[in-house]
Amino acid sequence: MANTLSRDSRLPLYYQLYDLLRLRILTGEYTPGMMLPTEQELMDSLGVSRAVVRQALGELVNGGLVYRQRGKGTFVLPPVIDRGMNKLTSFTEEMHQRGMAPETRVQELTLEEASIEVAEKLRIEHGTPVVFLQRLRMADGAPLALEESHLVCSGCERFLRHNFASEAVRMVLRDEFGIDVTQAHQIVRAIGADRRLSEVLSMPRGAPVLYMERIAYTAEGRPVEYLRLYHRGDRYSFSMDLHA
Amino acid sequence: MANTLSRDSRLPLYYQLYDLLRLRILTGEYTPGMMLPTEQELMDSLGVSRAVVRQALGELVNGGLVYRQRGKGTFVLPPVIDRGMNKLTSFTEEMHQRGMAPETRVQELTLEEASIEVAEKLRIEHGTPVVFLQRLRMADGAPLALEESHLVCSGCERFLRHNFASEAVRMVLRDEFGIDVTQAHQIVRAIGADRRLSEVLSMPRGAPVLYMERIAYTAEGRPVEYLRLYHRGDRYSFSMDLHA
DNA sequence: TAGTGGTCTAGACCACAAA
DNA sequence: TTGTGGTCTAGACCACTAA
Repeated sequence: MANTLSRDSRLPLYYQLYDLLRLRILTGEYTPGMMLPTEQELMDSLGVSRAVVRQALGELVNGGLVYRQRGKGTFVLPPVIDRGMNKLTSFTEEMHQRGMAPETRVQELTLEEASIEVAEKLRIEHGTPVVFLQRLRMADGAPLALEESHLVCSGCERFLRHNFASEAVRMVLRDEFGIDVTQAHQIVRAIGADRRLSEVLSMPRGAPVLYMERIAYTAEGRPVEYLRLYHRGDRYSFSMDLHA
Repeated sequence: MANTLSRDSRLPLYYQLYDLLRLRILTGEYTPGMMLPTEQELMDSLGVSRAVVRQALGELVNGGLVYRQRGKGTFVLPPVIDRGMNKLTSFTEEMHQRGMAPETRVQELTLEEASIEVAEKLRIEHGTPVVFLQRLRMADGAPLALEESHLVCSGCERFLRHNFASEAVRMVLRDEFGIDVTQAHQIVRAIGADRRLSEVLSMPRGAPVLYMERIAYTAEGRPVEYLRLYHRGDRYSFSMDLHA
């Protein structure tokens, strides 16, 4: 253990250690199947208490990077697992990861009264004003997905001033409204393109569409967005992780 | 805090406390938005140290049941979130949860040599013997999904003796081979039914199918199953959780 | 200022795996 | 028997929230 931790850093010791170990795994310094230094070794070489070491290792376990075996040690997991799309990422980010060129066209951005369906999903009164945002998502110049978002907020009007061709909803929520979206729940199914979808996405009637219906929540569990996503089946797939 | 923890139990104190608090949330004794007892209160009333209390609360946070705010307290989350299908469950279990009557027909159960594709997914040598299991999944008497599973194992022959119309692959792996499947990674997309699928699933050619390709891993990250799932789009959807 | 959760220390004993 | 991770204690100081 050459590197050391800084006691003056604004980052907690356990987090610095977590970062250190994580880096060594991602760079291949610790390879899959390899045993990490023992807790005792980490304590001695870094001069920290066991709680710090265990908290750092716990984060690695949560992150799916290592696993622990009592009596044996802590071992690096192969990287394949994880990196699924159970993470909330922006469309632009996701496309860049896939090496595609993203582009967004805002079709509609209006204030409207929540329908019964929308109100129910967002757990608000029917008729409450919400923002409706419809966007066409393109990748490499061709339509990829249609996105319809309903947003609950106080001071909705401020939303209308933003340019959602380039801005992410989550960023606006965070920076302008101080609302952090940290979790979401979605339903996934396969449907056939109806007339509207086939036109917007330039695909034949009945062609397979990956449909997702997502509700996004704040850390406190308050719903803030009801989202409907229609992806072209021939151009889009996503991956996810499952656990016992 | 009326209840107490047992120091003789084989269960750790933090786990007993976790169970206790979890129960109170699930039964509605602690309602969403309500503040839990403070860490100090839990320490005093139960006579345990702060580490025990914090580990129990940490499990609740991981489980998505509560959230913590520094300076304020620990609060119960509304239940809606979570309970998605990011969990590995058996078909039978899943159908029961949905209130449908499951039924399974084994179409094929053979020993074969791994194709290049299968070998790559399972990270084994091309040509290694694997078990191939094809099952038709029915719900309420009608076809719901076609399932094709490739299984890596030593002593594959023992697999062929099982009746997979009623037995779950994961249970056989665990009970007969001592292999615990704890995580999986899958790709999801929408496709149109080809001739074979339209026949097996009794649906029109080109009708939307929810396709999933799953690789299941042991706790050590070794692949054990490569699974292809074709679900009728009109009869199946699944839900999942996302996080920041 | 008082009360909350966040981080950290320096110990202890235990259960389990491998030699 | 030795070494590993799992659990637990009894403290301490800090950062943040709300009054």
